[in-house]
Amino acid sequence: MSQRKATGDAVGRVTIRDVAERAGVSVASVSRVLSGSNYPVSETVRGRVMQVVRDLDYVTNAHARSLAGAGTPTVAILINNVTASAFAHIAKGVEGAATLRGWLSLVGTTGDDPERELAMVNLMRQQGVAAVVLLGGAYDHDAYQLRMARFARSLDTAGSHLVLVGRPALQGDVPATTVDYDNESGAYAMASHLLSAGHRRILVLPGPAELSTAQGRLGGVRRAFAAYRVPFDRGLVRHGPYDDAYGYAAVEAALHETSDFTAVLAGTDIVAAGAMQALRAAGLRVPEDVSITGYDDIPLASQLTPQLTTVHVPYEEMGRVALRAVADRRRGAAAAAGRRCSDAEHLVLGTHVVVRDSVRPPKRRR
Amino acid sequence: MSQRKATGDAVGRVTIRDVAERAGVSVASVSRVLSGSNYPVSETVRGRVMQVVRDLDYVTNAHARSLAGAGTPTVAILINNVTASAFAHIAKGVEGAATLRGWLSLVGTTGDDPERELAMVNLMRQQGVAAVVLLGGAYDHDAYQLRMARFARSLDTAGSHLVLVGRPALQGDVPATTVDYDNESGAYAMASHLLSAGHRRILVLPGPAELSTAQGRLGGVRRAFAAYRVPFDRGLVRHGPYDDAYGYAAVEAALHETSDFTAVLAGTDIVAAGAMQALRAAGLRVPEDVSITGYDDIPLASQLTPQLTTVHVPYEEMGRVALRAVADRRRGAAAAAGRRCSDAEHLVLGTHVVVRDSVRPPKRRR
DNA sequence: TTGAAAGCGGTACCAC
DNA sequence: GTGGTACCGCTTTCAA
Repeated sequence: MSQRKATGDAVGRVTIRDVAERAGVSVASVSRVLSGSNYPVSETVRGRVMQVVRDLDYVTNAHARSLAGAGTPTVAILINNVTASAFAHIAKGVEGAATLRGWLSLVGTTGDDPERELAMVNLMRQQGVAAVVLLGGAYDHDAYQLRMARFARSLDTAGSHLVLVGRPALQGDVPATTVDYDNESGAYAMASHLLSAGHRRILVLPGPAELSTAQGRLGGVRRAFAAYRVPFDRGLVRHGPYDDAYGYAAVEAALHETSDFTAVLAGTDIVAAGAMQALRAAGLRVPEDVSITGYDDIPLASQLTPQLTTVHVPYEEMGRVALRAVADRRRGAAAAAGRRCSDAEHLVLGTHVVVRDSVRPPKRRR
Repeated sequence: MSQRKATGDAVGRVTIRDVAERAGVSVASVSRVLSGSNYPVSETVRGRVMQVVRDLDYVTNAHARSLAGAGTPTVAILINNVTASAFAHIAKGVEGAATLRGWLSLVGTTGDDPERELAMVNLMRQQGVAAVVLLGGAYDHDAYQLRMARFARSLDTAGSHLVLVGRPALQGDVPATTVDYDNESGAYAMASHLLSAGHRRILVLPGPAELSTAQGRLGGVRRAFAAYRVPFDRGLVRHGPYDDAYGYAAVEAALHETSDFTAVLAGTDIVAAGAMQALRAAGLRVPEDVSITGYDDIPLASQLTPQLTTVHVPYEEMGRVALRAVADRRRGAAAAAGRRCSDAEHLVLGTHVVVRDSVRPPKRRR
């Protein structure tokens, strides 16, 4: 009679020992039956154990299991904001791929706060996760590189691994995997689409000036202008946060100063939605009077009227790829024992323009 | 010289023993310093330990900690689909409130699959979570009640707790907490808004016929019709899944049969978005020709043009409330030891109509 | 104030 | 095939 049982009232979780006792077998046998070990166990014993497990509604304690070195591999996903559609899709991709392999996934949010990000990374390290996946654009300063390098090494020595999705890759030989999409090319293609439709005066809303994503997109746009030998007017570029208020305000302000643009190239679909509203509020029609394009191709893009011509980014796929990379390297590591496989890895997925209804050639200027 | 250290190549995670050894103190002291125990420790020892911790970039192993009975409380959030805006907001609420208290949160997705839901609940039970939060509408059959009751009891005996958010409450004395919003009243108010604007022929798109959420919303609508003494035409009700394709198809079909309606009351904002597109595709203007309303008040509602008049549901707040309920009951349980506090709890939050631009009085019929 | 040692719940090696 | 038992890394009495 164990103390635990005697105490009684303390809703004593049922343990493997309880199961063993009740089934009249050893703890080892119960473990063998339940841990899926391919170790031989007689049908009699197996049956008896399973019966008791059902009776007692027993589940093994994951912590004990992990401690003993047989835990379920876990990925941690760190997001700024769960409610951002693009990030949610990446998370879905990671989660789906993880579940498929029987992995567990933890999601944590950082609210864009470096403090919390650090705390979260450490928290995940405590959990002994196989990898930490960091989502979303970042400000690519030296500080960022330093910070991420530190995360990477720290996770690496702890036997974990850092994965950056949709973030600037790390320079130098830092043990991290980056999964990215061809951000700049997407913007190039989108701008080209507008330029080849005849637009010359394009209001560009890239996003936050410091954000890597926005910089890449702006870069792509400029490259397209250069390719088309169209002078690029920096006066038609307005920066701001990735939300609809920014799109709205930027268009409103631009209209106030001049209406000398025939198209709006927004940094994200959400910004485009805001821009569209401002245009309408000013009595302009889309796309008859002004064309408009987005970026991301989140569901919103096809829910707007007119449906938004935008750049498709394979967010969910990126999540899947990220997880696959982690899983592969893990198997590799298991095989290669001490020797470490190529540490820095950089995967880039393609983007493409999705033509819908928000772009028309500009009206002939009288 | 411990075996681990000798082995070397196996990227031996640094343990509390390593820290103790290197700091020249006992394991117990290190634990006391790090676990935030208010147990007295000399400044000398504390300083030495902290230094080594920094040097070695040590973090405690959460599994070992949990096993020893001092783990971080964790909530598990189970969602059908992370990318559904409403659910994401609930999750955000739970997550935020959890982090605020220093709790950890796990997010799992079930993809609407009962099998996976069961697997997930068990998985979470293995993790020893303090509570499992199940999000989103469900089909309120007997089978559902049975299933949930089983979950509830199973979690309860394991020292955990079931929380249902936005789902039908459980009948009988089942140990579960339900956090809900006044779904039916929201629909009642929304329909009343339309009716008082003069609409009489309203196309109603409640959602999936079997889903509790849809049933509640339809119920509210019918009650409003009754209150206004307007005969309710069941022929103007079309069921379907909660997506924009359903909204589109339903409106398209309805227009095909008759254009004898002046407003569309959609079961969710997303359905409304689809409906709006179908209306436009048919050459109808919103709201001049046809009014339209949504439900949920997700960001999409205010991104559409015209901005959608809809029912605000305090999703994020629900998440926060859910977590608070769990935390409270946990403290209560700790105090009350064996005695269990009121087991079934049902919290209901209010909803209200948000008037925007998608409703106008119907055009005078000639 | 500090240290030694007994668990926490499993897993897996070693005997039988 | 089956059972005994030494860990896994940490917390927490209990003694010193």
